Amino acid sequence: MTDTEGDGLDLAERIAGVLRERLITGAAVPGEQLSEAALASDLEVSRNTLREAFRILIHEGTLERIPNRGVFVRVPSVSSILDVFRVRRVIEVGAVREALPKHPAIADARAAIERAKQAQEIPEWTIVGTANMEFHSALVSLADSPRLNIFFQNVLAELRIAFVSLHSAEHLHAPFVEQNEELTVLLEQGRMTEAAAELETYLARSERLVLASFGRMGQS
Amino acid sequence: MTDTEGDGLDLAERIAGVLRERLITGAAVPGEQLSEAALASDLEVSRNTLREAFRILIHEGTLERIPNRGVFVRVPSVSSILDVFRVRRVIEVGAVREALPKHPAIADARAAIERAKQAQEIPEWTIVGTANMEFHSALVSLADSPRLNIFFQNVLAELRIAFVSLHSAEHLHAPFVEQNEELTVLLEQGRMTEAAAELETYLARSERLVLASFGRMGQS
DNA sequence: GCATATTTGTCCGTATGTATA
DNA sequence: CTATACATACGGACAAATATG
Repeated sequence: MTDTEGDGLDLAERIAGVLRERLITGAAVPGEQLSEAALASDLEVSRNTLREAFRILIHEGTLERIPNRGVFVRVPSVSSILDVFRVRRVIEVGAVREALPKHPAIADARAAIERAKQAQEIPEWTIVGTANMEFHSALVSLADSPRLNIFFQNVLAELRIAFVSLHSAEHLHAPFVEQNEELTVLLEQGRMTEAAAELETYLARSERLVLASFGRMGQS
Repeated sequence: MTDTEGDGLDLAERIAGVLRERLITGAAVPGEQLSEAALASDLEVSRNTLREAFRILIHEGTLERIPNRGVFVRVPSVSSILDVFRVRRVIEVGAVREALPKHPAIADARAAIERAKQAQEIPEWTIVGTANMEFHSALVSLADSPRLNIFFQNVLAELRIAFVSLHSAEHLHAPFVEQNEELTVLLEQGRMTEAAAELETYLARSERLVLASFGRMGQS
């Protein structure tokens, strides 16, 4: 279940994992060009395999290719953020609304919440952010669809890059841990319709906050 | 808007387009291995670029890589079909339920329906199939989310491969043209909740039919 | 069970075109 | 406008894994 080290994956996928890590830790910033030659020698792989890794991340949405110019870390725009939240609304709310009571994913959501609360007290905001994303991934897995799960994970990764460039995880995550807690209680009680409604308001508020932070600093 | 000829796309993406075409026309059958050397010389590209094209199709879900063995046309399984329909239920129904009245995509849906009805009279079942998929893509675009659109297209492509291997497009599509017509009328009248309900029953019936056809022939 | 042929995985060198200083 | 840097694409090479006789 790890992803930076070698298993049955080939080199390109492992390299893609390394790049993913660099993106969410902020080691690579939006707009930055990823030069083939430089990165290849840095990561000690050939340019060919690096290009294959690029293909993976490009289709995941975290990198962008400009023809004959190279690949760049995708810079989040207002419209892309709006899009990500539209996706979240359809998928997360849909998954919650149709969720079965006592679904195992509810326990995963609970576990993620507890991790978030613990990290909040240290405080370790990167971990809070990770736990929060795992919480929402758990919500999606209520739909029991592997395809939805991986797609959703890609979309969330995009949002995370935007968070990094806002470098204000605390401000963005803190207000929501409590609300997610309430949502989880509703799930545990099998009150799915109410949970779906709660999630809707969560997403609306979160979207507003992200857009506000976004507009406050970097433009585009 | 074409996709087999060259635009601003690079070679690997164009090759991916060619392979996509081969897959939905049945020129490549599920389970078949796509040999790097053979395909590269056939398509007159280098093995490296072919491998990049593979990455794209693998991520789209139509091809599958088995480490150190090569890439194969993904063979649809019962669980993958179930998954595809779970995805469709969440996304299509979600998009329809929240759709705005008079949304431009409704006209697209109408146009696709008319194309399907025309092709049905020729009869040209491949075109009926294409029009049907465009109809459902139009439903998804009611959500105004580019990311949902392309994801959904990939998922539908998978289903289409399953259809090809069932080589019974007539039997699978014909009963539904009329039902989609009714659905479109509801959309045009702004009765989104009823349309969403209609779509739910459509998907349930379609899923049953596909699974039945599937179980009747090829195993796995 | 073994030796051999085939194929993937990965790398390198290089030619060509495109964008930028 | 020339020069330079870089992405794009190709072909060949070789080790390692896999399939075949």
